[in-house]
Amino acid sequence: MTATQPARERRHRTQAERSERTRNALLDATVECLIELGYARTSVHEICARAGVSKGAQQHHFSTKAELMATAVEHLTTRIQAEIAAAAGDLGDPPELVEHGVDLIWQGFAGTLSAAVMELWVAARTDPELAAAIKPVDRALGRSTLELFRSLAPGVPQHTLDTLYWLTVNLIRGLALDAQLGGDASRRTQLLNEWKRIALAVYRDDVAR
Amino acid sequence: MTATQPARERRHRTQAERSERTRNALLDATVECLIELGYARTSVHEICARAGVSKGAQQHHFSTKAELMATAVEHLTTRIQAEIAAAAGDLGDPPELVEHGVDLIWQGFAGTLSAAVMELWVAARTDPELAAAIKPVDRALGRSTLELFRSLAPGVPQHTLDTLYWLTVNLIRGLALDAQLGGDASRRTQLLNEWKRIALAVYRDDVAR
DNA sequence: TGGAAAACATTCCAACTGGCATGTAAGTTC
DNA sequence: GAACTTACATGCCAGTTGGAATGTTTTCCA
Repeated sequence: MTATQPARERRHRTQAERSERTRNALLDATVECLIELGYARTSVHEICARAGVSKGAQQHHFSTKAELMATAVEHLTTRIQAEIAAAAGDLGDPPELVEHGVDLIWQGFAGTLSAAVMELWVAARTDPELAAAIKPVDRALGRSTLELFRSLAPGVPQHTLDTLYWLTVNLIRGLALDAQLGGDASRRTQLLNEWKRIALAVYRDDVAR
Repeated sequence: MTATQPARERRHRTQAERSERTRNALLDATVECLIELGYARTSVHEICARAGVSKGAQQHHFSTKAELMATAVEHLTTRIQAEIAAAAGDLGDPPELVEHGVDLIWQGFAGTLSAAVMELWVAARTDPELAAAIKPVDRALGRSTLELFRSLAPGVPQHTLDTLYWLTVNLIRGLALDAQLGGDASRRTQLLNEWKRIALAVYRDDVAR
């Protein structure tokens, strides 16, 4: 704010920056733990260790583990959203558009980060507090991605796009589960190709009508 | 074996019967815990309490928690298989066949028991031992259900049936996740109806060719 | 420049976890 | 009916868990 910023940059200085840095470290570590260890084996102790943060610091920012997890959901969703936005170049026109679109959804909803989402999601089933935190955030992710598709493929009829989008998202989430368990990758690719073929046919049929 | 079986039936008697009874009680309690509490909150203590079985008894039958879980997978799959088989009446002919087929898969792969499967599945992602136990069992369930469909709809070309089956299974698994988190049920039904429509079109197209 | 407050570090604790050791009862075999 | 095996019960332990109390440093503002 003031013009008298000392030039020495060693160490972060302002409180806000200090704060955000450890917050991010904690949230990143949480996501990392979820991916590597799963929800059940993730302890605040481990999170603190990975973040290089003391237990007191964690407590200062997130008084309870539930609060940490709830915040991690937002953090995670933001990262996924950024990932999708970054990967979404030009989708091209109808022939390839479908293929690229499906691939994009695969990247976003079956990528590394999605494992963490699955963990939180399943945990939320029996944890109302966590569920309350996840629901709106997840809805927002779904909607914003759909919005992205609408802007990238303005020519596609809305109903067609919506239907194909949500079908693809759910199909891919199912396939992601299979992938996480180490199912046959080639069979999955083959299945995804079949789906692309079908989706394209649906699109053409809807447009021709 | 011998003819001198005492008539008094109070209490189960033979060792094998005694054994199986507590084993089943433990396995059922495990599944119940997974559904109600989730994997993370499920403790052997709680399982024993629900099964009305002492800790020692549990240890006698399943020396470790991992072993109990691994066995629960088989138990669970058997129950699901039975559920599907019981619900699978006559699927009818091509117009309704697709609809009934999708509904059947929904019942089997998104029903109450499937919540337990999800829990174990997600847990298995970061637990090689559990994964090793689940993989073959789950594959067997998928195959046997597909086999059931083949027998119920002998007229459908194999490739068509296979593709539609696996797409449906994965789609429904994705939708089941959404359902567990308390997503909008009507939107889910609508999406499923769209899929039925599409699947029927695919079928007709494949047959006509 | 001095002191309040925010950020962070250390230490501790009560509760709970899974697993095991030891003890008792029921069933099986000869 | 005695020796033996299997099924179950009880109590304990070492390790972890999440959370809180207390102490120290860093930044901020008047």
